[in-house]
Amino acid sequence: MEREEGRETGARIKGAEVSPAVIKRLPRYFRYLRELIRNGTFRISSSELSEMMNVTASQIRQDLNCFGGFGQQGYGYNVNYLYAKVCELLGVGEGFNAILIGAGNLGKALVRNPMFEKRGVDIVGIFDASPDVIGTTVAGMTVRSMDELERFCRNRAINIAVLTLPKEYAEEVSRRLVEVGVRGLWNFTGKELEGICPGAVVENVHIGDSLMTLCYELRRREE
Amino acid sequence: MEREEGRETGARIKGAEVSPAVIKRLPRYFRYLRELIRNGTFRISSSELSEMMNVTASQIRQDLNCFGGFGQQGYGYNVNYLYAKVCELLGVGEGFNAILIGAGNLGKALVRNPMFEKRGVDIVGIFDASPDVIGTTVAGMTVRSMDELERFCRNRAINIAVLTLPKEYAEEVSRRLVEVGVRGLWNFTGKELEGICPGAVVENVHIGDSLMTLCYELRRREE
DNA sequence: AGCCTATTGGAACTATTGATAACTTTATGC
DNA sequence: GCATAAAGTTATCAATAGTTCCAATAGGCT
Repeated sequence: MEREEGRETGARIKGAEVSPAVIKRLPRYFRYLRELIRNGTFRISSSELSEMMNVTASQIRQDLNCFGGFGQQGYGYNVNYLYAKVCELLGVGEGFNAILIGAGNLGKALVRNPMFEKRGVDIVGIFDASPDVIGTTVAGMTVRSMDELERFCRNRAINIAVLTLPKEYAEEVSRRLVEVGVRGLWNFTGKELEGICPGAVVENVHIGDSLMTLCYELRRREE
Repeated sequence: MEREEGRETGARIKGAEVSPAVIKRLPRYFRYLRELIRNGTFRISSSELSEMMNVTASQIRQDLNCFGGFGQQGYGYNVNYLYAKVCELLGVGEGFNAILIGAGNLGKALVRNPMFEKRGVDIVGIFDASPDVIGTTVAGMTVRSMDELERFCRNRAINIAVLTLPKEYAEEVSRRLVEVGVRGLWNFTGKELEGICPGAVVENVHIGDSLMTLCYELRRREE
């Protein structure tokens, strides 16, 4: 009954590139698997999961197979094992360290959100440029001055910077971050950073875009 | 030189469905056009815009043509006119009214964000269930009790509800909202709402998913 | 005025990617 | 051990992205 290790055969091992569409879906699998574990489900088939998630069973099987065979024919998927594998893929438990740049409303809301904890990312420092904010405490951490940025990052291995600063400073600060070894930029500023920091991984978030597609849909309906 | 109105001939008028991929790109056009206007650019060609946005010129022309001919041969696009048209498509200036449900960290950060103003959506009310929060002032508005929800929504035309409440209550509250005529749900709760509210437009936001794809990329690089 | 040039509109086509369905293989459980 | 269930795998279909081409048309130049 227990799922054995060491049998991965999927595309990843064969060296094939996994399509971005599949990668975008991984966090969703992660969320649903968490839920299943909380409910005490040990075992699930692709068709059961497909019904829960409102996607086709083939897609689930194909997605998971991009990374290796995580299931067992005739049995289904062991939820705990699959969850562990998805976590591994998504770097949960890698112990990524992150810092926040810009302790404004959005920045503060983000660090206080349980999201980071759930995903195994540790916020280890908060920085801001405003003298009014420097020295205050947010989520149990003292907000540091931007002058300390380089020293701080050189002392610890910082993997990710969460950019919630005004877009005017985004470029300059990003350069500084990449300079001291930060490889991942989670970019809320709206500034386009991909060209600027070669080698760094940039993930842009435009929350407003999602609001606009909602508005588009609403407008379309009312016609 | 001034662009004349009243010449639309595109697919929308012909009744063809515009693909979701195109719609998802519209907010990006909106952002870039805003930027161009701020810079005082009056006129732009598809090839110039394509260079700025890192997409092909054909795609831009094709995308815009889904909704009608917004440009002029031999001239390019009048930035102001194009911006106006994109705004129209996205419902900017329709005067959509929104309420916020859940004045936690995320909710407060959202209402204080200039995003709504920029996109022509008015936040006209804030609601929360916690007695500690009810009565306090956020972004110049007094937080209302959930008991007032129905009365408030019936008195004003509320188009959108921003859901930043705990996921356990998301379903019940959504039902109530749809009941009193709210048609758009901007859903940050993580709860799946599509099946629950037939007729309503649901736009889900999972900020954490974006963090995870960043982590995926980071992990992949370090191999 | 009239020609030259730039640039969209639009169609048609190709290539690529993504999603679904169909089929094959293998473990499980009686 | 055999029937069944369900993953793994391949093939097919659909959607999207991107290209090419040409006609139409506006703007600028002489």
